[in-house]
Amino acid sequence: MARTQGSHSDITGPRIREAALRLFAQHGYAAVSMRQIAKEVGVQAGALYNYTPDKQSLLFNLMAGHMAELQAAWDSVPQADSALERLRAFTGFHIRFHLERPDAVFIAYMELRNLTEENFTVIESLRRDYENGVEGILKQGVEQGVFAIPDTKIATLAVIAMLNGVNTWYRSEGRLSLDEVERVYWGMVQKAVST
Amino acid sequence: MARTQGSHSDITGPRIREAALRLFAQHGYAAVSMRQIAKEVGVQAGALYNYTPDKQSLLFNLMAGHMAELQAAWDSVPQADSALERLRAFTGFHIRFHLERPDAVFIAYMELRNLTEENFTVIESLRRDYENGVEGILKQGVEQGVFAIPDTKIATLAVIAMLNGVNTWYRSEGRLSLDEVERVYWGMVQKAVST
DNA sequence: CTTTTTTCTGAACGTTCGTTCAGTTATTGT
DNA sequence: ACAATAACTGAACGAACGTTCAGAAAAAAG
Repeated sequence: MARTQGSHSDITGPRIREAALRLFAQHGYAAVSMRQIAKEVGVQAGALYNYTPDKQSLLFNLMAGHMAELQAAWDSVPQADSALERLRAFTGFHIRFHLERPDAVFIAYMELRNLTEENFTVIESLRRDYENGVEGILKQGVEQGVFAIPDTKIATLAVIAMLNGVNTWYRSEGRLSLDEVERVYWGMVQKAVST
Repeated sequence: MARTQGSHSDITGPRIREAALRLFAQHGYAAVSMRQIAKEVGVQAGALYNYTPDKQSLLFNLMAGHMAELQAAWDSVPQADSALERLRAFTGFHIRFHLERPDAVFIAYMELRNLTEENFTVIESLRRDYENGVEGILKQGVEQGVFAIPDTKIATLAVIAMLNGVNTWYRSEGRLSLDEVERVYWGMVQKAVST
Protein backbone atom coordinates (compact mmCIF):
# COMPACT_ATOMS: atom_id res chain seq x y z
CA MET A 1 0.00 0.00 0.00
CA ALA A 2 1.02 3.60 -0.47
CA ARG A 3 -1.00 6.69 -1.25
CA THR A 4 -4.51 6.20 0.15
CA GLN A 5 -7.87 7.08 -1.33
CA GLY A 6 -8.90 10.69 -0.92
CA SER A 7 -5.59 11.66 0.61
CA HIS A 8 -4.71 15.32 0.17
CA SER A 9 -2.25 17.61 1.90
CA ASP A 10 -4.95 20.27 2.38
CA ILE A 11 -6.79 17.78 4.55
CA THR A 12 -4.02 15.80 6.20
CA GLY A 13 -1.95 18.85 7.14
CA PRO A 14 -4.59 20.52 9.30
CA ARG A 15 -5.64 17.22 10.78
CA ILE A 16 -2.10 16.56 11.92
CA ARG A 17 -1.88 19.96 13.57
CA GLU A 18 -5.25 19.46 15.25
CA ALA A 19 -4.33 16.04 16.55
CA ALA A 20 -0.95 17.24 17.79
CA LEU A 21 -2.54 20.21 19.51
CA ARG A 22 -5.06 18.08 21.34
CA LEU A 23 -2.61 15.37 22.33
CA PHE A 24 0.11 17.78 23.42
CA ALA A 25 -2.39 19.63 25.59
CA GLN A 26 -3.74 16.42 27.08
CA HIS A 27 -0.58 14.49 27.81
CA GLY A 28 2.27 16.92 27.25
CA TYR A 29 4.70 17.27 24.37
CA ALA A 30 7.27 14.81 25.66
CA ALA A 31 4.66 12.20 26.52
CA VAL A 32 3.14 12.13 23.04
CA SER A 33 4.79 10.08 20.31
CA MET A 34 4.73 10.74 16.61
CA ARG A 35 3.04 7.36 16.24
CA GLN A 36 0.18 8.46 18.49
CA ILE A 37 -0.38 11.58 16.42
CA ALA A 38 -0.25 9.56 13.22
CA LYS A 39 -2.73 7.02 14.57
CA GLU A 40 -5.16 9.81 15.44
CA VAL A 41 -4.99 11.09 11.89
CA GLY A 42 -5.14 7.64 10.37
CA VAL A 43 -1.72 7.50 8.74
CA GLN A 44 1.63 5.93 9.46
CA ALA A 45 4.22 7.83 11.46
CA GLY A 46 6.44 8.36 8.45
CA ALA A 47 3.72 10.34 6.69
CA LEU A 48 3.96 13.10 9.28
CA TYR A 49 7.35 14.05 7.92
CA ASN A 50 5.75 15.33 4.73
CA TYR A 51 4.27 18.07 6.92
CA THR A 52 6.88 18.84 9.52
CA PRO A 53 10.67 18.45 9.47
CA ASP A 54 10.56 17.11 13.02
CA LYS A 55 8.56 16.93 16.23
CA GLN A 56 10.06 20.11 17.65
CA SER A 57 8.94 22.18 14.65
CA LEU A 58 5.46 20.80 15.05
CA LEU A 59 5.31 22.15 18.58
CA PHE A 60 6.92 25.45 17.70
CA ASN A 61 4.60 26.12 14.78
CA LEU A 62 1.55 25.42 16.92
CA MET A 63 2.74 27.86 19.55
CA ALA A 64 3.89 30.54 17.13
CA GLY A 65 0.65 30.24 15.21
CA HIS A 66 -1.35 30.65 18.37
CA MET A 67 0.56 33.73 19.49
CA ALA A 68 0.23 35.29 16.05
CA GLU A 69 -3.50 34.64 16.05
CA LEU A 70 -3.81 36.13 19.51
CA GLN A 71 -2.00 39.31 18.57
CA ALA A 72 -3.87 39.68 15.28
CA ALA A 73 -7.22 39.19 16.97
CA TRP A 74 -6.46 41.79 19.62
CA ASP A 75 -5.15 44.21 17.02
CA SER A 76 -8.45 43.96 15.19
CA VAL A 77 -10.46 44.95 18.26
CA PRO A 78 -11.45 48.62 17.94
CA GLN A 79 -9.82 50.70 20.66
CA ALA A 80 -11.82 53.20 22.66
CA ASP A 81 -10.35 56.47 23.90
CA SER A 82 -10.63 55.99 27.63
CA ALA A 83 -8.25 53.61 29.38
CA LEU A 84 -11.11 52.17 31.42
CA GLU A 85 -13.07 51.23 28.35
CA ARG A 86 -10.00 49.82 26.65
CA LEU A 87 -9.24 47.67 29.68
CA ARG A 88 -12.80 46.45 29.77
CA ALA A 89 -12.57 45.50 26.12
CA PHE A 90 -9.32 43.68 26.78
CA THR A 91 -10.79 41.73 29.67
CA GLY A 92 -13.65 40.48 27.56
CA PHE A 93 -11.46 39.77 24.58
CA HIS A 94 -8.85 37.88 26.54
CA ILE A 95 -11.35 35.72 28.39
CA ARG A 96 -13.29 34.80 25.28
CA PHE A 97 -10.29 34.23 23.07
CA HIS A 98 -8.69 31.95 25.61
CA LEU A 99 -11.83 30.01 26.43
CA GLU A 100 -12.29 29.28 22.73
CA ARG A 101 -8.82 27.72 22.46
CA PRO A 102 -8.09 25.95 25.73
CA ASP A 103 -5.67 23.50 24.16
CA ALA A 104 -3.59 26.10 22.36
CA VAL A 105 -3.48 28.29 25.46
CA PHE A 106 -2.43 25.40 27.61
CA ILE A 107 0.38 24.49 25.28
CA ALA A 108 1.57 28.06 24.87
CA TYR A 109 2.04 28.35 28.62
CA MET A 110 3.11 24.84 29.54
CA GLU A 111 5.41 23.67 26.80
CA LEU A 112 7.82 26.58 26.78
CA ARG A 113 10.40 24.41 28.47
CA ASN A 114 10.26 21.88 25.67
CA LEU A 115 11.27 24.44 23.07
CA THR A 116 14.81 24.76 21.85
CA GLU A 117 16.56 27.91 22.97
CA GLU A 118 16.01 29.80 19.73
CA ASN A 119 12.38 28.78 19.47
CA PHE A 120 11.83 29.78 23.08
CA THR A 121 13.23 33.23 22.39
CA VAL A 122 10.81 33.75 19.52
CA ILE A 123 7.74 32.74 21.52
CA GLU A 124 8.78 34.77 24.53
CA SER A 125 9.16 37.81 22.33
CA LEU A 126 5.64 37.36 20.95
CA ARG A 127 4.28 37.06 24.45
CA ARG A 128 6.05 40.20 25.56
CA ASP A 129 4.55 42.10 22.65
CA TYR A 130 1.10 41.10 23.79
CA GLU A 131 1.81 42.01 27.40
CA ASN A 132 3.20 45.37 26.37
CA GLY A 133 -0.08 46.17 24.71
CA VAL A 134 -1.88 45.62 27.98
CA GLU A 135 0.68 47.58 29.92
CA GLY A 136 0.10 50.46 27.53
CA ILE A 137 -3.52 50.60 28.62
CA LEU A 138 -2.57 50.63 32.27
CA LYS A 139 0.02 53.34 31.73
CA GLN A 140 -2.52 55.44 29.91
CA GLY A 141 -4.93 54.97 32.79
CA VAL A 142 -2.33 56.06 35.30
CA GLU A 143 -1.56 59.16 33.27
CA GLN A 144 -5.24 59.97 33.01
CA GLY A 145 -5.53 59.50 36.74
CA VAL A 146 -8.18 56.78 36.57
CA PHE A 147 -5.88 53.92 37.56
CA ALA A 148 -3.84 53.68 40.75
CA ILE A 149 -1.15 51.07 40.47
CA PRO A 150 2.33 51.31 41.89
CA ASP A 151 3.88 49.18 39.12
CA THR A 152 2.28 48.82 35.70
CA LYS A 153 4.43 45.84 34.74
CA ILE A 154 3.41 43.80 37.76
CA ALA A 155 -0.19 44.86 37.42
CA THR A 156 -0.15 43.75 33.79
CA LEU A 157 1.09 40.30 34.69
CA ALA A 158 -1.28 40.08 37.63
CA VAL A 159 -4.30 40.91 35.50
CA ILE A 160 -3.32 38.46 32.78
CA ALA A 161 -2.59 35.72 35.29
CA MET A 162 -5.97 36.25 36.89
CA LEU A 163 -7.79 36.10 33.57
CA ASN A 164 -5.85 33.04 32.46
CA GLY A 165 -7.17 31.30 35.53
CA VAL A 166 -10.56 31.06 33.86
CA ASN A 167 -9.31 28.27 31.67
CA THR A 168 -8.62 26.05 34.66
CA TRP A 169 -12.21 25.87 35.81
CA TYR A 170 -14.66 27.15 33.20
CA ARG A 171 -16.88 24.57 31.56
CA SER A 172 -19.48 25.64 29.03
CA GLU A 173 -22.07 23.41 30.71
CA GLY A 174 -21.35 25.04 34.06
CA ARG A 175 -23.65 27.26 36.01
CA LEU A 176 -22.22 30.53 34.66
CA SER A 177 -22.63 31.90 31.17
CA LEU A 178 -19.78 33.54 29.31
CA ASP A 179 -21.34 36.94 29.86
CA GLU A 180 -21.59 36.36 33.57
CA VAL A 181 -18.00 35.20 33.79
CA GLU A 182 -16.88 38.24 31.89
CA ARG A 183 -18.86 40.52 34.16
CA VAL A 184 -17.48 38.97 37.33
CA TYR A 185 -13.89 39.21 36.19
CA TRP A 186 -14.30 42.70 34.87
CA GLY A 187 -15.63 43.73 38.24
CA MET A 188 -12.50 42.44 39.95
CA VAL A 189 -10.07 43.78 37.36
CA GLN A 190 -11.68 47.17 37.40
CA LYS A 191 -11.60 47.50 41.15
CA ALA A 192 -8.07 46.14 41.38
CA VAL A 193 -6.57 48.85 39.20
CA SER A 194 -8.90 51.79 39.77
CA THR A 195 -8.21 54.74 42.03
CA MET B 1 31.62 -2.58 42.29
CA ALA B 2 28.62 -2.39 44.55
CA ARG B 3 27.85 -0.39 47.67
CA THR B 4 29.88 2.81 47.57
CA GLN B 5 31.80 4.60 50.28
CA GLY B 6 29.71 6.79 52.53
CA SER B 7 26.45 5.67 50.95
CA HIS B 8 23.46 5.97 53.24
CA SER B 9 19.74 6.00 52.63
CA ASP B 10 19.32 9.11 54.80
CA ILE B 11 21.48 10.96 52.30
CA THR B 12 20.63 9.33 49.00
CA GLY B 13 16.87 9.39 49.56
CA PRO B 14 16.55 13.16 49.90
CA ARG B 15 19.05 13.76 47.14
CA ILE B 16 16.97 11.68 44.76
CA ARG B 17 13.86 13.65 45.61
CA GLU B 18 15.67 16.95 45.20
CA ALA B 19 17.13 15.97 41.86
CA ALA B 20 13.78 14.68 40.62
CA LEU B 21 12.04 17.84 41.75
CA ARG B 22 14.47 20.07 39.95
CA LEU B 23 14.60 18.04 36.76
CA PHE B 24 10.83 17.53 36.58
CA ALA B 25 10.31 21.27 37.00
CA GLN B 26 12.92 22.11 34.40
CA HIS B 27 12.13 19.64 31.65
CA GLY B 28 8.83 18.04 32.60
CA TYR B 29 8.09 14.65 34.07
CA ALA B 30 7.84 12.78 30.78
CA ALA B 31 11.00 14.33 29.41
CA VAL B 32 13.16 13.27 32.36
CA SER B 33 14.53 9.74 32.50
CA MET B 34 15.37 7.73 35.57
CA ARG B 35 18.93 7.63 34.31
CA GLN B 36 19.12 11.42 34.30
CA ILE B 37 17.94 11.58 37.89
CA ALA B 38 20.40 8.88 38.89
CA LYS B 39 23.26 10.67 37.16
CA GLU B 40 22.44 13.85 39.05
CA VAL B 41 22.64 11.97 42.34
CA GLY B 42 25.72 10.03 41.32
CA VAL B 43 24.31 6.52 41.29
CA GLN B 44 23.14 4.03 38.71
CA ALA B 45 19.51 4.01 37.63
CA GLY B 46 18.79 0.75 39.39
CA ALA B 47 19.63 2.27 42.75
CA LEU B 48 16.64 4.59 42.53
CA TYR B 49 14.34 1.62 42.98
CA ASN B 50 15.48 1.24 46.56
CA TYR B 51 13.69 4.53 47.19
CA THR B 52 10.65 4.48 44.95
CA PRO B 53 8.63 1.61 43.52
CA ASP B 54 8.47 3.41 40.18
CA LYS B 55 8.72 6.76 38.44
CA GLN B 56 5.05 7.58 38.88
CA SER B 57 5.27 7.23 42.67
CA LEU B 58 8.25 9.54 42.69
CA LEU B 59 6.17 12.25 41.03
CA PHE B 60 3.11 11.61 43.17
CA ASN B 61 5.05 11.73 46.43
CA LEU B 62 6.68 15.00 45.46
CA MET B 63 3.30 16.54 44.70
CA ALA B 64 1.50 15.10 47.70
CA GLY B 65 4.34 16.17 49.97
CA HIS B 66 4.19 19.67 48.62
CA MET B 67 0.44 19.97 49.07
CA ALA B 68 0.67 18.62 52.61
CA GLU B 69 3.42 21.11 53.45
CA LEU B 70 1.38 23.93 51.99
CA GLN B 71 -1.70 23.08 54.02
CA ALA B 72 0.27 22.53 57.22
CA ALA B 73 2.10 25.82 56.82
CA TRP B 74 -1.12 27.74 56.28
CA ASP B 75 -2.80 26.00 59.19
CA SER B 76 0.01 27.17 61.42
CA VAL B 77 -0.50 30.83 60.52
CA PRO B 78 -2.43 32.53 63.31
CA GLN B 79 -5.82 33.69 62.11
CA ALA B 80 -7.08 37.16 62.86
CA ASP B 81 -10.75 37.93 63.49
CA SER B 82 -11.47 40.26 60.62
CA ALA B 83 -11.79 38.86 57.11
CA LEU B 84 -9.72 41.70 55.72
CA GLU B 85 -6.81 40.93 58.01
CA ARG B 86 -7.09 37.21 57.33
CA LEU B 87 -7.02 37.82 53.59
CA ARG B 88 -4.00 40.03 53.98
CA ALA B 89 -2.23 37.32 55.93
CA PHE B 90 -3.13 34.81 53.26
CA THR B 91 -1.81 37.00 50.47
CA GLY B 92 1.53 37.38 52.17
CA PHE B 93 1.72 33.73 53.13
CA HIS B 94 0.83 32.44 49.70
CA ILE B 95 3.30 34.67 47.89
CA ARG B 96 6.17 33.85 50.21
CA PHE B 97 5.49 30.14 50.43
CA HIS B 98 5.31 29.82 46.68
CA LEU B 99 8.33 31.95 45.94
CA GLU B 100 10.38 29.77 48.28
CA ARG B 101 9.48 26.61 46.35
CA PRO B 102 9.21 27.51 42.68
CA ASP B 103 10.01 24.01 41.47
CA ALA B 104 7.49 22.25 43.70
CA VAL B 105 4.81 24.79 42.80
CA PHE B 106 5.52 24.41 39.13
CA ILE B 107 5.23 20.65 39.31
CA ALA B 108 2.10 20.70 41.42
CA TYR B 109 0.35 22.77 38.77
CA MET B 110 1.87 21.42 35.59
CA GLU B 111 2.23 17.71 36.04
CA LEU B 112 -1.31 16.87 37.05
CA ARG B 113 -1.90 15.34 33.66
CA ASN B 114 0.95 12.90 34.16
CA LEU B 115 -0.61 11.43 37.27
CA THR B 116 -2.59 8.22 37.17
CA GLU B 117 -6.30 8.67 37.73
CA GLU B 118 -6.24 7.71 41.40
CA ASN B 119 -3.20 9.84 42.16
CA PHE B 120 -4.79 12.77 40.36
CA THR B 121 -7.90 12.46 42.51
CA VAL B 122 -5.82 12.63 45.68
CA ILE B 123 -3.89 15.73 44.64
CA GLU B 124 -7.01 17.48 43.39
CA SER B 125 -8.68 16.86 46.70
CA LEU B 126 -5.75 18.40 48.58
CA ARG B 127 -5.89 21.43 46.34
CA ARG B 128 -9.59 21.85 46.88
CA ASP B 129 -9.06 21.76 50.63
CA TYR B 130 -6.62 24.62 50.35
CA GLU B 131 -8.92 26.62 48.08
CA ASN B 132 -11.84 26.08 50.42
CA GLY B 133 -9.86 27.69 53.19
CA VAL B 134 -9.46 30.80 51.10
CA GLU B 135 -13.08 30.80 50.06
CA GLY B 136 -13.99 30.67 53.74
CA ILE B 137 -12.26 34.00 54.24
CA LEU B 138 -14.08 35.56 51.32
CA LYS B 139 -17.43 34.24 52.52
CA GLN B 140 -16.78 35.65 55.95
CA GLY B 141 -15.91 38.98 54.40
CA VAL B 142 -19.12 39.02 52.40
CA GLU B 143 -21.16 38.23 55.51
CA GLN B 144 -19.42 40.99 57.40
CA GLY B 145 -20.14 43.34 54.55
CA VAL B 146 -16.52 44.25 53.88
CA PHE B 147 -16.19 42.25 50.66
CA ALA B 148 -18.33 42.68 47.57
CA ILE B 149 -17.99 39.70 45.25
CA PRO B 150 -20.76 38.14 43.19
CA ASP B 151 -19.25 34.64 43.39
CA THR B 152 -16.87 33.58 46.13
CA LYS B 153 -15.72 30.47 44.28
CA ILE B 154 -14.62 32.39 41.21
CA ALA B 155 -13.10 35.12 43.31
CA THR B 156 -11.09 32.51 45.21
CA LEU B 157 -9.69 31.05 42.04
CA ALA B 158 -9.05 34.48 40.58
CA VAL B 159 -7.11 35.63 43.62
CA ILE B 160 -5.04 32.45 43.76
CA ALA B 161 -4.35 32.58 40.02
CA MET B 162 -3.22 36.16 40.32
CA LEU B 163 -0.88 35.39 43.22
CA ASN B 164 0.51 32.32 41.49
CA GLY B 165 1.54 34.58 38.66
CA VAL B 166 4.33 35.93 40.85
CA ASN B 167 6.32 32.78 40.27
CA THR B 168 6.48 33.40 36.55
CA TRP B 169 8.41 36.63 36.81
CA TYR B 170 9.86 37.20 40.28
CA ARG B 171 13.63 36.96 40.59
CA SER B 172 15.29 37.63 43.93
CA GLU B 173 17.90 39.78 42.21
CA GLY B 174 15.18 41.87 40.58
CA ARG B 175 14.31 45.46 41.32
CA LEU B 176 11.55 44.66 43.82
CA SER B 177 11.99 43.25 47.30
CA LEU B 178 9.70 40.58 48.68
CA ASP B 179 8.01 43.16 50.91
CA GLU B 180 7.34 45.41 47.98
CA VAL B 181 5.92 42.58 45.91
CA GLU B 182 3.68 41.60 48.76
CA ARG B 183 2.48 45.18 49.20
CA VAL B 184 1.71 45.63 45.51
CA TYR B 185 -0.27 42.40 45.28
CA TRP B 186 -2.10 43.02 48.51
CA GLY B 187 -3.16 46.38 47.17
CA MET B 188 -4.70 44.77 44.12
CA VAL B 189 -6.29 41.86 45.97
CA GLN B 190 -7.76 44.15 48.57
CA LYS B 191 -9.29 46.50 46.05
CA ALA B 192 -10.54 43.65 43.87
CA VAL B 193 -12.67 42.11 46.61
CA SER B 194 -13.55 45.10 48.78
CA THR B 195 -16.83 46.95 48.75
C1' DC C 1 36.84 -10.83 63.90
C1' DT C 2 32.62 -12.71 61.89
C1' DT C 3 28.04 -12.36 60.46
C1' DT C 4 24.17 -9.83 58.91
C1' DT C 5 22.15 -6.14 56.69
C1' DT C 6 22.11 -2.18 53.79
C1' DT C 7 23.31 -0.03 49.60
C1' DC C 8 24.70 -0.04 45.15
C1' DT C 9 26.64 -1.86 40.45
C1' DG C 10 26.40 -3.52 35.89
C1' DA C 11 24.25 -6.03 32.74
C1' DA C 12 20.23 -7.34 30.75
C1' DC C 13 14.96 -7.50 29.49
C1' DG C 14 11.51 -6.19 26.09
C1' DT C 15 9.48 -1.94 24.43
C1' DT C 16 9.16 2.32 22.41
C1' DC C 17 11.19 6.38 20.58
C1' DG C 18 12.19 9.92 16.41
C1' DT C 19 13.48 9.61 11.98
C1' DT C 20 14.72 7.85 7.18
C1' DC C 21 13.71 5.87 2.78
C1' DA C 22 12.82 2.81 -1.17
C1' DG C 23 8.84 1.49 -3.20
C1' DT C 24 3.77 1.76 -4.28
C1' DT C 25 -0.53 3.77 -5.19
C1' DA C 26 -3.86 7.68 -6.02
C1' DT C 27 -4.34 11.88 -8.13
C1' DT C 28 -3.29 15.53 -11.40
C1' DG C 29 -1.73 17.38 -15.75
C1' DT C 30 -1.18 16.74 -20.70
C1' DA D 1 -4.28 7.32 -22.86
C1' DC D 2 -0.19 8.04 -20.64
C1' DA D 3 3.33 10.56 -17.86
C1' DA D 4 4.36 13.16 -13.89
C1' DT D 5 3.67 14.27 -9.34
C1' DA D 6 1.91 14.05 -4.68
C1' DA D 7 0.82 11.19 -0.68
C1' DC D 8 1.57 7.44 1.84
C1' DT D 9 3.14 2.55 3.44
C1' DG D 10 5.96 -0.60 5.82
C1' DA D 11 10.12 -1.84 7.28
C1' DA D 12 14.16 -0.62 9.26
C1' DC D 13 17.90 2.22 12.03
C1' DG D 14 20.32 3.04 16.41
C1' DA D 15 19.25 5.03 20.67
C1' DA D 16 16.88 5.50 24.81
C1' DC D 17 13.23 4.09 27.84
C1' DG D 18 11.47 1.94 32.74
C1' DT D 19 12.40 -1.79 35.31
C1' DT D 20 14.52 -6.18 37.26
C1' DC D 21 18.01 -8.76 39.53
C1' DA D 22 22.10 -11.56 40.86
C1' DG D 23 26.07 -10.40 42.95
C1' DA D 24 29.55 -7.42 45.30
C1' DA D 25 31.14 -4.10 48.55
C1' DA D 26 30.50 -1.14 52.61
C1' DA D 27 28.47 -0.50 57.00
C1' DA D 28 26.32 -2.10 61.18
C1' DA D 29 25.55 -5.63 64.55
C1' DG D 30 27.14 -9.43 67.20
